[in-house]
Amino acid sequence: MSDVFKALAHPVRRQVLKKLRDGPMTAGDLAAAFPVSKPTMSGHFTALKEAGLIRAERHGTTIRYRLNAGAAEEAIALLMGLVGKRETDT
Amino acid sequence: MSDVFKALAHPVRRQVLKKLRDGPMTAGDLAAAFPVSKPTMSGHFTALKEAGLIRAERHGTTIRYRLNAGAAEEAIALLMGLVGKRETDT
DNA sequence: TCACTAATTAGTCTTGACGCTAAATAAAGG
DNA sequence: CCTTTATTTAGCGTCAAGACTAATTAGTGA
Repeated sequence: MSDVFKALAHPVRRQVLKKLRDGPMTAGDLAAAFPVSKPTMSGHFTALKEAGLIRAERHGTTIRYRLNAGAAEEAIALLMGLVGKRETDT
Repeated sequence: MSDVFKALAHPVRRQVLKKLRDGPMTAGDLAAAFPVSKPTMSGHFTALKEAGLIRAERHGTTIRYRLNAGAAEEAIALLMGLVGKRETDT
């Protein structure tokens, strides 16, 4: 779970997730949308992938990334559990 | 907001938040609950404090930390916005 | 003031994050 | 097979995270 929060801790990676809400995008198209080099973006994709936040599919020479909302939902659940009011045992 | 996720990315800091669900605790009592040195814990408290996840009050020589759920709720909201289904503009 | 306890700051070390350029890999097409 | 395009891997530099011990500050009370 640390990996998920670590992945979310970088603004570029959060923006990538935001872009993927509307549907899958190729690595190239995603990279073109940010002011950093492709290798740097590739590293961000790896971080997101290892956190389970995105999934990759190869289509010919391009790789398409898609959002995996499940991982984020787990993080939300954990967060709610962390700070949510504890049930009083009455 | 990066600070919040960065703070949440460390297991010890998440455990600190968990402990604080049941009420405020002193820095010393919190530190005693984890297998790292007090200075290291002090650093974790600083990270959590700067992320807005906890608040500190001095009581004599001791410092009492209390959970600030608001910051976590903002993170939850952001996360839901990040990966939540976009409204179709029909 | 001096001593005692609580907590942080200072200093150091090691490791990992993040950016870049250059090189390597994978797939497609001539 | 060679070229072109898409993407990742390798290598490097810099800076911050995270751990420790030792020293410092803050507050209490004899």
